Amino acid sequence: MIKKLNRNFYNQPTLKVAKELLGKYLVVKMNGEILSGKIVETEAYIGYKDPASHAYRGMTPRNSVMFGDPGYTYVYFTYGMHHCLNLVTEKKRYPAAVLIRALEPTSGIESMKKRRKRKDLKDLSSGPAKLCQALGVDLKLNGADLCSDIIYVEDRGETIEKIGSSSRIGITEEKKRKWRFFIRNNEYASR
DNA sequence: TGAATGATCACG
DNA sequence: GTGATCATTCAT
Repeated sequence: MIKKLNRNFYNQPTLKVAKELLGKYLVVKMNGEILSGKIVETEAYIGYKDPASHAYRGMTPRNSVMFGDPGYTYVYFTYGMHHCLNLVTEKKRYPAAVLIRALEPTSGIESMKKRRKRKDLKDLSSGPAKLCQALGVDLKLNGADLCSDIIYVEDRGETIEKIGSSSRIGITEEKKRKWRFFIRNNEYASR
């Protein structure tokens, strides 16, 4: 049985959401076309005390959606050319989100290949900026409602056997927190 | 290993 | 306004 994740799902402890998102399906509707992929890698960014989080120094125009209600997207632009997609978690005024780091493409694959200018399936969405490019996610989708029909996550009843964890990628100095989660032995994770 | 490439933020 | 930084990717 397939069901769309509701706001209650996102209104839970972020580490739990980050782990439970593995094996779920991210769906984006672009120009009447359905693009989707299985989530195989995530990272958690939690609260004011997480030095790696954009919310560490308080609310700014860019990160304000992280401080809002759960179940919305937080999309940001970085390195002058890349977008990354987060799903906002936990209650209002508590800044937290899960970064979607990698997908296993499942539908809209031809369209993803065209946008990525790559044809190897493992090069389509095996990184946070790659999957945004593949799905056409940009700043126009910042703050989008995950309970809408534009972008959402589906539970297709799959269970994950082995979840791995590690420190987060691209974070200098921060190694203590093992807040990156991935499906073990999955070909489509990053690195 | 380093270049690409520009928004964002802290500072003053 | 300015300068440093950047939750990355790709080619060398």
